[in-house]
Amino acid sequence: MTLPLGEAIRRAFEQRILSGALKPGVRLPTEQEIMAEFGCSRMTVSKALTALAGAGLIERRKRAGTFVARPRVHSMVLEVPDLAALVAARGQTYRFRLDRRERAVASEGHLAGQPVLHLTGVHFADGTAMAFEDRTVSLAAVPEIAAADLAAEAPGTWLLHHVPWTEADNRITAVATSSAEARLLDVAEGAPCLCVERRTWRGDAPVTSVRQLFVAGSYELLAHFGPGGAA
Amino acid sequence: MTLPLGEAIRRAFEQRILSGALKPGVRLPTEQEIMAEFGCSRMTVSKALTALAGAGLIERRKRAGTFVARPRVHSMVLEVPDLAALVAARGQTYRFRLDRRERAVASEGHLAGQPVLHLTGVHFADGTAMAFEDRTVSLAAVPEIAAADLAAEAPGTWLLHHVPWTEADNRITAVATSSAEARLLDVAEGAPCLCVERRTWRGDAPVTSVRQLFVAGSYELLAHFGPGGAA
DNA sequence: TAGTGGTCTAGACCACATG
DNA sequence: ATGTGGTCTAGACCACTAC
Repeated sequence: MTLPLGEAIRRAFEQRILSGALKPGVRLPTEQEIMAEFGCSRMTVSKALTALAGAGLIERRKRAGTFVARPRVHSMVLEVPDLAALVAARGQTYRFRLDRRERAVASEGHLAGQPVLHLTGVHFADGTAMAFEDRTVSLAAVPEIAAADLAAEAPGTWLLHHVPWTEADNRITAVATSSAEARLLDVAEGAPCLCVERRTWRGDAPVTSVRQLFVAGSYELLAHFGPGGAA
Repeated sequence: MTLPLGEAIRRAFEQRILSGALKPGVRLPTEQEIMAEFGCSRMTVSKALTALAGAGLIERRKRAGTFVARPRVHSMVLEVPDLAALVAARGQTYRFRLDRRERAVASEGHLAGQPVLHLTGVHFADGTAMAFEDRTVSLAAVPEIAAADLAAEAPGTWLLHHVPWTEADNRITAVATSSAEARLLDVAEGAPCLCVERRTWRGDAPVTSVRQLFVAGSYELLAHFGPGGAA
């Protein structure tokens, strides 16, 4: 297996950094020097370093050179499964019960001022309440949802299949259930829940915002960092 | 603001895809055709398309051509901040109290069978308990930690500064505090907490495993997906 | 087997921040 | 002022695979 030269250069410096041979803040050789070391053209070196910079391993500064990045915040890859698929993969039966569905004009949040569809419901796994969901969908961005059968397919699943979003942010917290939420989820009031709040956009246009409350123990989020992660 | 040509090409196709002008599965022009459209060299086109492929917007297949990628995988970038830095950034005073520090041989988990340092302690922000931490560090992988002053610097922060890891996985759940944990965190027993369990490796060698319990409201995890993902 | 993407070269000019 | 990275060119050969 003969590795492409650019990839070989990328891996060589990745290795030197991860092994500690090149420590944070240390300056790497100039592109000219790397050209000489590997006997290749500058373009090849540049592509390799660009890839490392994109991965956050190095930092390139004009006139100053290229430096090993300081370890700051580690970015991990968070897996966000579709609930229906997740439950099915566990061998359980998934169901979503739609409790409310009404048109409105959003008064706050990133959808403020837009005509929206406001939806609430509960996700069930084998008949047991697993999560409560409160969602707002922009009718301007997703007019087709007005005609969708959201009893047959949960709003999140429907959106996933019909609306490719391009940007999203998530806030993950732990909360105690309110009495109303506890009733819907069939747990004691104040029981701990994992709370995921997500807002999504398509380009600059807000698409949907959702707050999901997962009963503790019924759900976990998994994140990973490593060689398999960025691939 | 005159955009670099390659970046202009990248944005042009990003726009065409996000706007729906180019739908999933549709074939893009060949590199030769794009060269002609933008009046540039093939290298420039290739770099732009490589960037789009890296972002998952397109898929390139030899002999067949370049295609708009199918519906997006649900994976986001999770920011994992250093606690000390996070608290400092809020303008609060950070402190870590080390409660236990003892050598042992791990009996279970990914460090099983190895000599380890077992550490427990509490993170404080402005004197208020914020998180409880239970950590196991491999002495085989990190012998230097035996001599570290972990009262001055929290184990997580020390490890972040001294040991580059190459792989990590995280499990994020919501739990109710046990009575012992509640006492340490100065909250009511059963109070909801965000629980982060993380295992890290350097290459194939396990480095550390940690379980952190965050008092609800004192901490949140943020994840993001989008064009500015690495930011 | 022909056309596609994958990779590489040996130059070049430029903007820019630093010494 | 100088050397650095940022970008681009006009070729080239190769590997692969769908036709």
